Amino acid sequence: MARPRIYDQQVRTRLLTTASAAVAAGGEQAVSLRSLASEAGVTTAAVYSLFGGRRQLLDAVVEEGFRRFAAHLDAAARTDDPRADLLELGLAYREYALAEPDFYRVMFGTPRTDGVQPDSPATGRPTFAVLREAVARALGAGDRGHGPDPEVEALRLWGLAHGLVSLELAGLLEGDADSRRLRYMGALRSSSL
Amino acid sequence: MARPRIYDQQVRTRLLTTASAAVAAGGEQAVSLRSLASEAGVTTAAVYSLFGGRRQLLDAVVEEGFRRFAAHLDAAARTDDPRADLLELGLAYREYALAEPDFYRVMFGTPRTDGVQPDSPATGRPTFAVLREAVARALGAGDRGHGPDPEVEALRLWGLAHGLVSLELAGLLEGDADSRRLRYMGALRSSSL
DNA sequence: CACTGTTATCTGACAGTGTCATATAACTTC
DNA sequence: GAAGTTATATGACACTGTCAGATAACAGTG
Repeated sequence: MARPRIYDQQVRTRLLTTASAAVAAGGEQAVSLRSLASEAGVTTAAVYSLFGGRRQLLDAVVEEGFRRFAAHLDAAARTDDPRADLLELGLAYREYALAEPDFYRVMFGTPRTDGVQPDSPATGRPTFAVLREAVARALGAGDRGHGPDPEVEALRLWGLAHGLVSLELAGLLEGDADSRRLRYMGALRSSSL
Repeated sequence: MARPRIYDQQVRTRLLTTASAAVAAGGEQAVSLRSLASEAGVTTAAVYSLFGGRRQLLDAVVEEGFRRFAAHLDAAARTDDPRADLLELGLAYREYALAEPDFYRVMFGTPRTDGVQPDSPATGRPTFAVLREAVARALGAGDRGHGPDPEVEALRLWGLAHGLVSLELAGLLEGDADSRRLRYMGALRSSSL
Protein backbone atom coordinates (compact mmCIF):
# COMPACT_ATOMS: atom_id res chain seq x y z
CA MET A 1 0.00 0.00 0.00
CA ALA A 2 0.92 3.63 -0.29
CA ARG A 3 -0.54 6.90 0.86
CA PRO A 4 -3.59 6.19 3.02
CA ARG A 5 -7.03 7.23 1.85
CA ILE A 6 -8.74 10.14 3.41
CA TYR A 7 -11.48 10.19 0.79
CA ASP A 8 -13.10 7.24 2.45
CA GLN A 9 -16.61 6.00 3.02
CA GLN A 10 -17.18 8.70 5.59
CA VAL A 11 -16.29 11.48 3.19
CA ARG A 12 -18.46 9.81 0.58
CA THR A 13 -21.39 9.85 2.93
CA ARG A 14 -20.76 13.46 3.86
CA LEU A 15 -20.66 14.50 0.22
CA LEU A 16 -23.82 12.56 -0.48
CA THR A 17 -25.61 14.21 2.42
CA THR A 18 -24.49 17.69 1.41
CA ALA A 19 -25.44 17.06 -2.20
CA SER A 20 -28.84 15.74 -1.20
CA ALA A 21 -29.48 18.84 0.86
CA ALA A 22 -28.49 21.00 -2.10
CA VAL A 23 -30.81 19.08 -4.42
CA ALA A 24 -33.65 19.35 -1.95
CA ALA A 25 -33.03 23.06 -1.63
CA GLY A 26 -32.76 24.02 -5.27
CA GLY A 27 -32.74 21.08 -7.62
CA GLU A 28 -29.95 19.70 -9.70
CA GLN A 29 -28.57 23.07 -10.67
CA ALA A 30 -27.95 23.93 -7.03
CA VAL A 31 -25.24 21.30 -6.86
CA SER A 32 -21.86 22.90 -7.44
CA LEU A 33 -18.82 20.75 -6.95
CA ARG A 34 -16.82 23.61 -5.50
CA SER A 35 -19.33 24.69 -2.87
CA LEU A 36 -20.09 21.07 -2.13
CA ALA A 37 -16.45 20.23 -1.58
CA SER A 38 -15.75 23.24 0.57
CA GLU A 39 -18.79 22.48 2.73
CA ALA A 40 -17.55 18.96 3.18
CA GLY A 41 -14.02 20.14 3.88
CA VAL A 42 -12.41 18.55 0.86
CA THR A 43 -11.49 19.55 -2.67
CA THR A 44 -13.46 18.86 -5.83
CA ALA A 45 -11.07 16.05 -6.59
CA ALA A 46 -12.79 14.04 -3.90
CA VAL A 47 -15.91 13.88 -6.04
CA TYR A 48 -13.90 12.50 -8.92
CA SER A 49 -12.08 10.04 -6.72
CA LEU A 50 -15.20 8.79 -4.94
CA PHE A 51 -17.87 9.05 -7.59
CA GLY A 52 -16.23 9.67 -10.92
CA GLY A 53 -17.74 13.05 -11.61
CA ARG A 54 -20.79 15.22 -11.14
CA ARG A 55 -23.12 12.97 -13.12
CA GLN A 56 -22.33 9.93 -11.03
CA LEU A 57 -22.62 11.91 -7.81
CA LEU A 58 -26.12 12.92 -8.82
CA ASP A 59 -26.90 9.34 -9.72
CA ALA A 60 -25.91 8.36 -6.20
CA VAL A 61 -28.11 11.10 -4.79
CA VAL A 62 -31.04 9.82 -6.80
CA GLU A 63 -30.36 6.30 -5.61
CA GLU A 64 -30.36 7.51 -2.04
CA GLY A 65 -33.57 9.41 -2.71
CA PHE A 66 -35.28 6.28 -3.97
CA ARG A 67 -34.19 4.44 -0.85
CA ARG A 68 -35.72 7.08 1.38
CA PHE A 69 -38.82 7.22 -0.77
CA ALA A 70 -39.28 3.48 -0.51
CA ALA A 71 -38.83 3.66 3.27
CA HIS A 72 -41.44 6.39 3.49
CA LEU A 73 -43.92 4.35 1.50
CA ASP A 74 -43.12 1.23 3.44
CA ALA A 75 -44.03 3.06 6.63
CA ALA A 76 -47.61 3.47 5.47
CA ALA A 77 -50.02 1.58 7.69
CA ARG A 78 -50.97 -2.00 6.93
CA THR A 79 -54.37 -2.77 8.32
CA ASP A 80 -56.76 -5.59 7.56
CA ASP A 81 -58.45 -3.44 4.94
CA PRO A 82 -56.14 -3.70 1.93
CA ARG A 83 -58.22 -1.32 -0.16
CA ALA A 84 -57.89 1.39 2.46
CA ASP A 85 -54.18 0.64 2.70
CA LEU A 86 -53.84 1.21 -1.00
CA LEU A 87 -55.41 4.62 -0.71
CA GLU A 88 -53.17 5.41 2.22
CA LEU A 89 -50.17 4.44 0.13
CA GLY A 90 -51.30 6.85 -2.54
CA LEU A 91 -51.52 9.64 0.00
CA ALA A 92 -48.05 8.84 1.32
CA TYR A 93 -46.80 9.00 -2.24
CA ARG A 94 -48.11 12.51 -2.75
CA GLU A 95 -46.97 13.56 0.69
CA TYR A 96 -43.36 12.70 -0.05
CA ALA A 97 -43.35 14.37 -3.43
CA LEU A 98 -44.82 17.59 -2.11
CA ALA A 99 -42.49 17.58 0.88
CA GLU A 100 -39.40 17.52 -1.33
CA PRO A 101 -40.46 18.62 -4.78
CA ASP A 102 -37.00 19.39 -6.08
CA PHE A 103 -35.76 16.04 -4.95
CA TYR A 104 -38.70 14.29 -6.54
CA ARG A 105 -38.13 16.11 -9.82
CA VAL A 106 -34.50 15.09 -9.92
CA MET A 107 -35.37 11.50 -9.09
CA PHE A 108 -37.90 11.10 -11.86
CA GLY A 109 -36.69 13.75 -14.25
CA THR A 110 -33.34 12.31 -15.21
CA PRO A 111 -33.41 9.40 -17.62
CA ARG A 112 -31.66 6.44 -16.05
CA THR A 113 -29.38 5.39 -18.84
CA ASP A 114 -26.40 4.05 -16.92
CA GLY A 115 -26.57 0.27 -16.92
CA VAL A 116 -29.68 -0.14 -14.84
CA GLN A 117 -29.68 -3.50 -13.14
CA PRO A 118 -33.15 -4.89 -12.70
CA ASP A 119 -34.20 -4.38 -9.09
CA SER A 120 -31.11 -2.45 -8.15
CA PRO A 121 -32.06 0.15 -5.57
CA ALA A 122 -31.30 2.81 -8.13
CA THR A 123 -34.07 1.96 -10.51
CA GLY A 124 -37.07 2.98 -8.52
CA ARG A 125 -38.58 -0.44 -9.05
CA PRO A 126 -38.41 -1.28 -5.36
CA THR A 127 -40.77 1.63 -4.95
CA PHE A 128 -42.95 -0.14 -7.39
CA ALA A 129 -42.52 -3.37 -5.44
CA VAL A 130 -44.18 -1.92 -2.34
CA LEU A 131 -47.12 -0.90 -4.46
CA ARG A 132 -47.27 -4.22 -6.22
CA GLU A 133 -47.51 -6.03 -2.91
CA ALA A 134 -50.29 -3.76 -1.73
CA VAL A 135 -52.19 -4.33 -4.96
CA ALA A 136 -51.75 -8.07 -4.69
CA ARG A 137 -53.15 -7.97 -1.17
CA ALA A 138 -56.07 -5.86 -2.29
CA LEU A 139 -56.88 -8.20 -5.15
CA GLY A 140 -56.74 -11.13 -2.83
CA ALA A 141 -54.83 -14.31 -3.44
CA GLY A 142 -57.99 -16.22 -4.31
CA ASP A 143 -58.93 -15.44 -7.86
CA ARG A 144 -55.67 -15.88 -9.67
CA GLY A 145 -55.89 -16.84 -13.26
CA HIS A 146 -58.90 -14.70 -13.93
CA GLY A 147 -59.63 -11.18 -12.83
CA PRO A 148 -57.30 -8.24 -13.23
CA ASP A 149 -53.56 -8.82 -13.42
CA PRO A 150 -51.87 -7.40 -10.28
CA GLU A 151 -48.86 -6.36 -12.31
CA VAL A 152 -50.92 -4.30 -14.72
CA GLU A 153 -53.07 -2.81 -11.97
CA ALA A 154 -50.02 -1.79 -9.97
CA LEU A 155 -48.48 -0.10 -12.98
CA ARG A 156 -51.73 1.69 -13.64
CA LEU A 157 -51.86 3.04 -10.12
CA TRP A 158 -48.20 4.02 -10.13
CA GLY A 159 -48.71 5.90 -13.35
CA LEU A 160 -51.77 7.64 -12.00
CA ALA A 161 -50.15 8.71 -8.75
CA HIS A 162 -46.92 9.79 -10.38
CA GLY A 163 -48.74 11.59 -13.14
CA LEU A 164 -51.04 13.60 -10.91
CA VAL A 165 -48.22 14.45 -8.55
CA SER A 166 -45.99 15.50 -11.43
CA LEU A 167 -48.64 17.73 -12.91
CA GLU A 168 -49.11 19.30 -9.52
CA LEU A 169 -45.39 19.85 -9.08
CA ALA A 170 -45.26 21.37 -12.54
CA GLY A 171 -47.86 23.89 -11.42
CA LEU A 172 -50.35 22.77 -14.03
CA LEU A 173 -53.28 22.07 -11.74
CA GLU A 174 -55.76 24.71 -10.75
CA GLY A 175 -57.12 25.39 -7.31
CA ASP A 176 -55.44 25.60 -3.94
CA ALA A 177 -53.53 22.84 -2.22
CA ASP A 178 -56.58 21.53 -0.41
CA SER A 179 -58.72 21.29 -3.48
CA ARG A 180 -55.88 19.56 -5.28
CA ARG A 181 -55.56 17.02 -2.49
CA LEU A 182 -59.26 16.27 -2.67
CA ARG A 183 -59.19 15.79 -6.41
CA TYR A 184 -56.13 13.57 -6.06
CA MET A 185 -57.96 11.36 -3.58
CA GLY A 186 -61.04 11.35 -5.74
CA ALA A 187 -59.12 10.27 -8.80
CA LEU A 188 -57.32 7.59 -6.82
CA ARG A 189 -60.52 6.23 -5.34
CA SER A 190 -62.43 6.17 -8.59
CA SER A 191 -59.48 4.43 -10.20
CA SER A 192 -58.97 1.89 -7.47
CA LEU A 193 -59.67 -1.78 -7.55
CA MET B 1 -37.44 57.05 -32.82
CA ALA B 2 -33.78 56.27 -32.76
CA ARG B 3 -31.61 53.46 -33.98
CA PRO B 4 -33.80 50.96 -35.81
CA ARG B 5 -34.26 47.49 -34.36
CA ILE B 6 -32.60 44.55 -35.94
CA TYR B 7 -33.51 42.28 -33.06
CA ASP B 8 -37.05 42.04 -34.36
CA GLN B 9 -39.76 39.44 -34.49
CA GLN B 10 -37.88 37.52 -37.13
CA VAL B 11 -34.76 37.23 -35.01
CA ARG B 12 -36.94 36.24 -32.11
CA THR B 13 -38.47 33.45 -34.12
CA ARG B 14 -35.07 32.31 -35.34
CA LEU B 15 -33.75 32.16 -31.80
CA LEU B 16 -36.81 30.29 -30.66
CA THR B 17 -36.44 27.76 -33.44
CA THR B 18 -32.76 27.23 -32.75
CA ALA B 19 -33.36 26.92 -29.03
CA SER B 20 -36.17 24.45 -29.60
CA ALA B 21 -33.92 22.34 -31.75
CA ALA B 22 -31.26 22.42 -29.04
CA VAL B 23 -33.77 21.41 -26.38
CA ALA B 24 -35.05 18.60 -28.56
CA ALA B 25 -31.51 17.44 -29.15
CA GLY B 26 -30.20 17.48 -25.62
CA GLY B 27 -32.55 19.01 -23.11
CA GLU B 28 -32.30 22.26 -21.29
CA GLN B 29 -28.59 22.01 -20.65
CA ALA B 30 -27.92 21.89 -24.37
CA VAL B 31 -29.05 25.49 -24.70
CA SER B 32 -26.03 27.77 -24.57
CA LEU B 33 -26.62 31.42 -25.28
CA ARG B 34 -23.35 31.79 -27.10
CA SER B 35 -23.79 28.87 -29.47
CA LEU B 36 -27.42 29.83 -29.92
CA ALA B 37 -26.58 33.40 -30.81
CA SER B 38 -23.81 32.49 -33.19
CA GLU B 39 -26.09 30.01 -34.95
CA ALA B 40 -28.70 32.70 -35.32
CA GLY B 41 -26.12 35.23 -36.48
CA VAL B 42 -26.50 37.61 -33.55
CA THR B 43 -24.84 38.17 -30.22
CA THR B 44 -26.00 36.96 -26.83
CA ALA B 45 -27.33 40.42 -26.14
CA ALA B 46 -30.18 39.65 -28.52
CA VAL B 47 -31.51 37.08 -26.06
CA TYR B 48 -31.53 39.70 -23.33
CA SER B 49 -33.14 42.28 -25.55
CA LEU B 50 -35.84 39.97 -26.90
CA PHE B 51 -36.53 37.66 -23.99
CA GLY B 52 -34.89 39.06 -20.92
CA GLY B 53 -32.50 36.22 -20.27
CA ARG B 54 -32.01 32.50 -20.55
CA ARG B 55 -34.83 31.58 -18.21
CA GLN B 56 -37.40 33.56 -20.19
CA LEU B 57 -36.10 32.17 -23.47
CA LEU B 58 -36.67 28.67 -22.15
CA ASP B 59 -40.12 29.67 -20.97
CA ALA B 60 -40.90 30.76 -24.51
CA VAL B 61 -39.60 27.46 -25.83
CA VAL B 62 -41.87 25.59 -23.44
CA GLU B 63 -44.79 27.72 -24.51
CA GLU B 64 -44.07 26.92 -28.12
CA GLY B 65 -43.77 23.26 -27.21
CA PHE B 66 -47.20 23.25 -25.62
CA ARG B 67 -48.63 24.84 -28.73
CA ARG B 68 -47.19 22.13 -30.93
CA PHE B 69 -48.26 19.45 -28.50
CA ALA B 70 -51.82 20.74 -28.47
CA ALA B 71 -51.82 20.80 -32.27
CA HIS B 72 -50.58 17.23 -32.39
CA LEU B 73 -53.32 16.09 -30.04
CA ASP B 74 -55.92 18.08 -31.88
CA ALA B 75 -55.02 16.25 -35.06
CA ALA B 76 -56.14 12.95 -33.57
CA ALA B 77 -59.09 11.52 -35.41
CA ARG B 78 -62.63 12.35 -34.35
CA THR B 79 -65.00 9.60 -35.35
CA ASP B 80 -68.50 8.80 -34.19
CA ASP B 81 -67.09 6.51 -31.53
CA PRO B 82 -66.00 8.87 -28.76
CA ARG B 83 -64.57 6.06 -26.61
CA ALA B 84 -62.30 4.96 -29.41
CA ASP B 85 -61.33 8.59 -29.99
CA LEU B 86 -60.28 8.87 -26.38
CA LEU B 87 -57.97 5.89 -26.71
CA GLU B 88 -56.58 7.34 -29.90
CA LEU B 89 -55.90 10.57 -28.07
CA GLY B 90 -53.96 8.66 -25.44
CA LEU B 91 -51.86 7.04 -28.12
CA ALA B 92 -51.16 10.40 -29.72
CA TYR B 93 -50.09 11.66 -26.33
CA ARG B 94 -47.50 8.94 -25.88
CA GLU B 95 -46.42 9.26 -29.50
CA TYR B 96 -45.50 12.90 -29.06
CA ALA B 97 -43.66 12.36 -25.80
CA LEU B 98 -41.59 9.50 -27.18
CA ALA B 99 -40.87 11.39 -30.37
CA GLU B 100 -39.32 14.31 -28.48
CA PRO B 101 -38.47 13.07 -25.02
CA ASP B 102 -36.10 15.89 -24.12
CA PHE B 103 -38.64 18.44 -25.16
CA TYR B 104 -41.35 16.73 -23.18
CA ARG B 105 -39.15 16.60 -20.09
CA VAL B 106 -38.41 20.30 -20.30
CA MET B 107 -42.08 21.11 -20.82
CA PHE B 108 -43.30 19.22 -17.81
CA GLY B 109 -40.16 19.25 -15.70
CA THR B 110 -39.86 22.95 -15.00
CA PRO B 111 -42.23 24.36 -12.44
CA ARG B 112 -44.25 27.13 -14.01
CA THR B 113 -43.90 29.84 -11.44
CA ASP B 114 -43.96 32.95 -13.61
CA GLY B 115 -47.41 34.52 -13.33
CA VAL B 116 -49.39 31.80 -15.00
CA GLN B 117 -52.52 33.20 -16.55
CA PRO B 118 -55.35 30.71 -16.56
CA ASP B 119 -55.70 29.31 -20.05
CA SER B 120 -52.70 31.13 -21.42
CA PRO B 121 -51.04 28.93 -24.03
CA ALA B 122 -48.08 28.61 -21.73
CA THR B 123 -49.79 26.67 -19.03
CA GLY B 124 -50.46 23.41 -20.73
CA ARG B 125 -54.12 23.66 -19.80
CA PRO B 126 -55.16 23.98 -23.44
CA THR B 127 -53.65 20.54 -23.81
CA PHE B 128 -55.98 19.53 -21.06
CA ALA B 129 -58.85 21.28 -22.84
CA VAL B 130 -58.60 18.95 -25.84
CA LEU B 131 -58.80 16.00 -23.50
CA ARG B 132 -61.66 17.50 -21.52
CA GLU B 133 -63.70 17.90 -24.68
CA ALA B 134 -63.06 14.33 -25.70
CA VAL B 135 -64.09 13.09 -22.27
CA ALA B 136 -67.25 15.19 -22.36
CA ARG B 137 -68.11 13.66 -25.72
CA ALA B 138 -67.45 10.17 -24.45
CA LEU B 139 -69.60 10.70 -21.39
CA GLY B 140 -72.39 12.03 -23.54
CA ALA B 141 -74.30 15.20 -22.94
CA GLY B 142 -77.28 13.28 -21.64
CA ASP B 143 -76.65 12.32 -18.06
CA ARG B 144 -75.47 15.56 -16.56
CA GLY B 145 -76.07 15.98 -12.91
CA HIS B 146 -75.42 12.38 -12.10
CA GLY B 147 -72.72 10.09 -13.34
CA PRO B 148 -69.02 10.86 -13.34
CA ASP B 149 -67.84 14.46 -13.48
CA PRO B 150 -66.14 15.11 -16.85
CA GLU B 151 -63.68 17.44 -15.21
CA VAL B 152 -62.53 14.83 -12.72
CA GLU B 153 -62.44 12.07 -15.32
CA ALA B 154 -60.36 14.19 -17.67
CA LEU B 155 -57.88 14.98 -14.93
CA ARG B 156 -57.66 11.31 -14.05
CA LEU B 157 -56.88 10.38 -17.63
CA TRP B 158 -54.37 13.18 -18.05
CA GLY B 159 -52.60 12.06 -14.90
CA LEU B 160 -52.56 8.48 -16.05
CA ALA B 161 -51.22 9.23 -19.50
CA HIS B 162 -48.66 11.73 -18.28
CA GLY B 163 -47.57 9.45 -15.46
CA LEU B 164 -47.05 6.36 -17.56
CA VAL B 165 -45.28 8.32 -20.25
CA SER B 166 -43.05 10.02 -17.69
CA LEU B 167 -42.11 6.74 -16.08
CA GLU B 168 -41.27 5.39 -19.49
CA LEU B 169 -39.14 8.42 -20.33
CA ALA B 170 -37.39 8.08 -17.00
CA GLY B 171 -36.42 4.56 -18.00
CA LEU B 172 -38.26 3.00 -15.10
CA LEU B 173 -40.42 0.58 -17.04
CA GLU B 174 -39.28 -2.89 -17.95
CA GLY B 175 -39.65 -4.62 -21.24
CA ASP B 176 -39.06 -3.47 -24.79
CA ALA B 177 -40.83 -0.60 -26.52
CA ASP B 178 -43.53 -2.82 -27.93
CA SER B 179 -44.39 -4.41 -24.64
CA ARG B 180 -44.48 -0.99 -23.04
CA ARG B 181 -46.87 0.26 -25.68
CA LEU B 182 -49.17 -2.67 -25.09
CA ARG B 183 -49.19 -2.17 -21.34
CA TYR B 184 -49.83 1.52 -21.87
CA MET B 185 -52.85 0.76 -24.00
CA GLY B 186 -54.05 -1.82 -21.54
CA ALA B 187 -53.83 0.57 -18.63
CA LEU B 188 -55.60 3.25 -20.62
CA ARG B 189 -58.39 0.92 -21.69
CA SER B 190 -58.97 -0.52 -18.25
CA SER B 191 -59.04 2.98 -16.85
CA SER B 192 -61.36 4.42 -19.48
CA LEU B 193 -64.95 5.45 -19.12
C1' DC C 1 -25.13 70.97 -42.73
C1' DA C 2 -23.93 69.95 -37.72
C1' DC C 3 -25.64 68.95 -33.31
C1' DT C 4 -28.45 66.79 -29.77
C1' DG C 5 -31.31 63.33 -27.84
C1' DT C 6 -32.70 58.75 -27.84
C1' DT C 7 -32.65 54.18 -28.41
C1' DA C 8 -30.41 49.64 -29.91
C1' DT C 9 -26.61 46.86 -30.39
C1' DC C 10 -21.83 45.41 -29.43
C1' DT C 11 -17.78 44.59 -26.58
C1' DG C 12 -15.49 42.97 -22.96
C1' DA C 13 -15.09 41.84 -18.31
C1' DC C 14 -16.71 39.28 -14.19
C1' DA C 15 -17.62 35.53 -11.46
C1' DG C 16 -18.84 31.23 -11.77
C1' DT C 17 -18.91 26.24 -13.62
C1' DG C 18 -17.04 20.90 -14.55
C1' DT C 19 -13.01 18.58 -15.76
C1' DC C 20 -8.60 16.65 -15.50
C1' DA C 21 -3.23 16.67 -16.36
C1' DT C 22 0.34 17.29 -13.58
C1' DA C 23 2.74 18.14 -9.28
C1' DT C 24 3.09 16.99 -4.61
C1' DA C 25 2.52 14.50 -0.41
C1' DA C 26 2.40 10.21 2.37
C1' DC C 27 2.95 5.92 3.11
C1' DT C 28 5.29 0.70 2.54
C1' DT C 29 8.97 -1.99 1.26
C1' DC C 30 13.65 -2.81 0.16
C1' DG D 1 18.25 6.09 3.99
C1' DA D 2 16.20 5.43 -1.14
C1' DA D 3 12.79 3.64 -4.30
C1' DG D 4 8.29 2.59 -5.48
C1' DT D 5 3.44 3.27 -5.27
C1' DT D 6 -0.77 5.32 -4.61
C1' DA D 7 -3.90 9.38 -3.08
C1' DT D 8 -4.67 13.97 -2.74
C1' DA D 9 -3.91 19.03 -4.07
C1' DT D 10 -3.16 22.60 -7.43
C1' DG D 11 -3.91 25.11 -11.16
C1' DA D 12 -5.14 25.74 -15.81
C1' DC D 13 -8.57 25.17 -19.56
C1' DA D 14 -12.57 25.96 -21.87
C1' DC D 15 -16.76 26.85 -21.00
C1' DT D 16 -21.11 29.24 -18.98
C1' DG D 17 -24.90 33.43 -17.96
C1' DT D 18 -24.99 38.17 -17.06
C1' DC D 19 -24.73 42.91 -17.68
C1' DA D 20 -22.29 47.73 -17.29
C1' DG D 21 -20.39 50.70 -20.31
C1' DA D 22 -18.87 51.94 -25.03
C1' DT D 23 -20.44 52.52 -29.55
C1' DA D 24 -23.42 52.93 -33.47
C1' DA D 25 -27.56 54.50 -35.96
C1' DC D 26 -31.27 56.89 -36.56
C1' DA D 27 -35.10 61.38 -36.03
C1' DG D 28 -35.70 65.90 -35.13
C1' DT D 29 -34.08 70.69 -34.60
C1' DG D 30 -31.53 74.91 -35.40
